[in-house]
Amino acid sequence: MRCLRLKKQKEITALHRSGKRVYASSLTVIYLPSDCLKMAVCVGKKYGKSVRRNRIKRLLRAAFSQYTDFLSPCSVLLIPRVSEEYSYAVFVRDIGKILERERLLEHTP
RNA sequence: CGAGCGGACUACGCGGUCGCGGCGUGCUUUUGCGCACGAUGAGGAAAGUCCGGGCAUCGCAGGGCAGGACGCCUGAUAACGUCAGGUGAAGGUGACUUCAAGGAAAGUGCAACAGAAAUAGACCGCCCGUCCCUCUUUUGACCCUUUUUUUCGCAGGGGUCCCGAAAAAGAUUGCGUAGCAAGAUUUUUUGGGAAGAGGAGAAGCAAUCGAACGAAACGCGCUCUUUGCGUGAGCGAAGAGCGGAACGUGAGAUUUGCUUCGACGAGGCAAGGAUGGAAAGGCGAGGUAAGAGCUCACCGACGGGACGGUAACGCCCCGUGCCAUGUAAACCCCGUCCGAUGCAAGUUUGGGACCUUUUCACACAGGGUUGCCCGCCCGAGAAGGUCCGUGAAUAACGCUGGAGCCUUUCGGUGACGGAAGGCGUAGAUAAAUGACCGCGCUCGACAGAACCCGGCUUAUAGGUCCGCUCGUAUC
RNA sequence: GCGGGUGUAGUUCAAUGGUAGAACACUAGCCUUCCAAGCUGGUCGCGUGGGUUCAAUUCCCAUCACCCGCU
Repeated sequence: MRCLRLKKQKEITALHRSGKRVYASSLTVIYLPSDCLKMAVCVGKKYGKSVRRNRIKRLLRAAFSQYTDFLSPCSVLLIPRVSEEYSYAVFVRDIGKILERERLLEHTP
């Protein structure tokens, strides 16, 4: 991915502590302005076995990559909600809705 | 055609656009960051982490104890608790399946309840002997031998007189044709060697009285039927019918009616006794006072020998003091094996300066080596603190070419091994396979590598192939 | 990834291979004018599946769920 991965424990705890949380029906987004664009996905053991967790992570990354070219530099953490079914279209729609509402997009796609 | 058994394989496919991981080549760039192209990128279980090994480190690779694992035989393998072939046992009509399958006369422990009794005995019982009182009936008296017997037993065997019964012979007598009846006596066979009733006494059942407790009818009593227990008098349970208006349980006491039992023996036996998972081999016959592998036949168990097999074991013959329950997935014994820690192992970049405490270079003491002991090693470090520096849960290596995979062929029943040829086949580190479109169908299960292999176990929608068994029908 | 541990009543726990127990909770009755407290009684069971054994919560194996440690 072109955007940098958010890796350090320090950065993630800082994000949790002082980032802004935005909620949608399918997921939660935490973001904080920074020098370059970084993102991370948070999928713990409560979401199911490893096959199910990997599928959630793939869907979230694919959905987020639709907007990477238009985003202003900031750190983003994506946390999905626990549910029975996950779909790519719902993730794309909700992420777009949130980013538009928080005016993070530099120009509309 | 139906029902089933065993084995092997597969795990949606094809095409297009965008995107992800590492790799190679090229371009750019001081490096880094990038760009383009190319090929490549999750499994049969990647899972559980239940075993075994490689690999790495630890002054392990010396001994003993402790601890752990395994347990029919032979083989395969780097090794195994795995696999293959066989043996035995159990199950199934069969194909076939399952089995931690050494030792219970080395020792210790445990076996509830039930049952007379639970690893050992004699409660009931069967038999024998001795001994109280009264009465009734009754034929008893001797000799030889230790020959019999596994044992216990006064108890074995033989003979004479006596008594009873049966059979045969038969002098003689009566009636008399035949024949029938009686019958002294003789011979042979067999039996007999005491039996029974009552009393005293003991134990119990029912009725009666009754302290105390409960109770107002779904209760109580009586009769009948069925059934259970007891040797019995009797006591319960269930059902049906009837009864009158009051009782039921009951420590204890007295009388009446009824039932059963002779007592004893440091006697014999273990056949029978509703139990139990298991009752001192099973069953039948002989034998005995009663009994018993006491004897015999068959079956089983154990021991010995011959034969077959590498062996487990099989099969045949002979013998027997039948000496003895189950449990070792209870302790344990015997045999075999095991050093510990796990890639978060470990190696490198990567440290420097100072202070304090402690041990030691003979010994003691200290540290390490496996939980413990002995033994061995360490011989200058070990522990703690402060300051400087620093990217530090970081970076690189370990990291994927390995007991590797495929094909052919040879050896072997097989697991497997040998040879030849070919292939290059994920390597991430907040951790890569997704989204959309089109076509096809049976509409797609379980599920995601994290050092690597060999196994086991568990999860799994379907589909394909091979071999085999049983049943039915037809030929 | 590696190494350990635990599953018993609604809850917290106990147990020698032989009928599974205690406390609290729940519930019915008594007591009280009523409630609480107290007294008397009752209900609720060994994570799952196999095996060893006459008999398994206990012993063995597998499996499921949960917890802890290593950094």
